[in-house]
Amino acid sequence: MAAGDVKALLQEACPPDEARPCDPAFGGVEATRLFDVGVAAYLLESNRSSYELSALHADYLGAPLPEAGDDTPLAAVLAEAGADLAPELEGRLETDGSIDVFRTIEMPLVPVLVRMERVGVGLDSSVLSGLSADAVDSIDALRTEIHALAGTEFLIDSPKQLAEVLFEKMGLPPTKKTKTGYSTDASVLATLAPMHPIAEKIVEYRELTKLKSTYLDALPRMLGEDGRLHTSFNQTVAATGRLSSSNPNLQNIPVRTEYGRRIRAAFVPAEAGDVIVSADYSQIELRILAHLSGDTGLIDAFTSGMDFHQATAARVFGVEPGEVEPGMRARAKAVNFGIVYGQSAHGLADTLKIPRAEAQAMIDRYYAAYPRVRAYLDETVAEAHRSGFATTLFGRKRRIPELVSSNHNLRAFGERTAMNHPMQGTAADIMKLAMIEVDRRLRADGFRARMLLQVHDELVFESPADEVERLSAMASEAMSGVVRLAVPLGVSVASGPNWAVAK
DNA sequence: AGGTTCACG
DNA sequence: ACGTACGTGAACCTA
Repeated sequence: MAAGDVKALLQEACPPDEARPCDPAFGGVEATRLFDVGVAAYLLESNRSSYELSALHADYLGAPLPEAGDDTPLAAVLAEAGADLAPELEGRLETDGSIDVFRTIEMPLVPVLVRMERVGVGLDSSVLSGLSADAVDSIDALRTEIHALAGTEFLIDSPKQLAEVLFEKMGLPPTKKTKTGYSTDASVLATLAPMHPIAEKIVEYRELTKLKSTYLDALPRMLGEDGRLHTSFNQTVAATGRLSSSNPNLQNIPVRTEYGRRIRAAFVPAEAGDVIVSADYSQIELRILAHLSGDTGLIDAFTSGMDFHQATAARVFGVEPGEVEPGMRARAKAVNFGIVYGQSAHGLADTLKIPRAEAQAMIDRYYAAYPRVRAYLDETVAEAHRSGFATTLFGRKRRIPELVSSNHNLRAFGERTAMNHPMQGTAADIMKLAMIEVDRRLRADGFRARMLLQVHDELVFESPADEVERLSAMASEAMSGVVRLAVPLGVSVASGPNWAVAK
């Protein structure tokens, strides 16, 4: 079956109440016979802005999509376009070295995503409406306080008006500029906080209005006829190979603040007695770095079973693991993040609010502790300059045209991309393979549990309570068993009555 | 439509 | 001298 959007086609062909008979894995279309031309083009050029059939037809066949008319219905045009594009794209995938990722990861994943989207996730709207009512009062009070502190009434939601009040009327010092004026983002407000009480109030106001409009009020409006939330998992958006989620985005549900976790608590199982189960990979990107670089220090840090950031702090600051203080661990953690993002002294200094030279010193000590990491990253960047792309462990490519830019900043961005892609992209590959295997076992082993969500390094399920132990063991085993790296793939599983507790 | 901000990994 | 940490999606304001 060749089509521009195989997932949408399967969705339509398999209405929710007929899950079994037309299920692609049960006598329907074999995953190996699926050919989504959009996904094929995505593997060839993950930076494209459009994977629409008309654009692909023009670009890969050198001719515009034929017009539909009286004797050629639109369906016939689309079917023929898919049939014409498939062999062309298949040949290109083979030449490109991307055919294995297509056949073993992306196409088998399609029916898995169809099932997850169709199942949806339960939402307790009463939890959200209660929070929303509270939020209204808090927001009103904060607005009044902010206006009083400013000595004027203005639209706090308008960055332009806010900047005018803070930096012109009140005379506070601007610390950062945007394309259009002075920035009022969270880092700027953090700088202002010691100088004036208004900064903290604005931060609070921002948090509450953000959570209210994006989640509390929006999510209940998006419930389906079955009373559940059905996201779309997009397979051709993120250039690294990650999925994205939209309408609604269920990959950015709050969790970092106490108030945010109350929102997450509204995600519940459909049936009383069922529980939410969450399984996540721990530090998967850094484990991938340990494997790809072969650095023995990094490998030891993961095989020792010690807290990873603590182990890094001990090595970077040259102390015994038991003598690592919380501040040291926090800094080591920031450097670990920096490594995954393509490192730069400036970025690290900005994040840790320390002088650049100090940040550079920490990076130097990091590389001294893990010398093969520097060698690996240097080689990765050099190879990307030679070939024009970066590759994951499973062969997923990302073209990086910025590497040949004459603009220094763009080129530096390309180099960070080259360093980041193998880590973020390999993690995406591993997670996709895990989803395929978990889905297979859920059905083959007669589980009643269902896979609901993927959040990059986490899978969320709902399960009958008496099946939780078996599901936890299966998910953990399937996820950690996807591939054998130089370090074990750590998976932690938790369960509870809602998504906030199941963490 | 584009910019800013902020939610997540 | 230069100046950004990687990847997304949604809400809001402004033009």
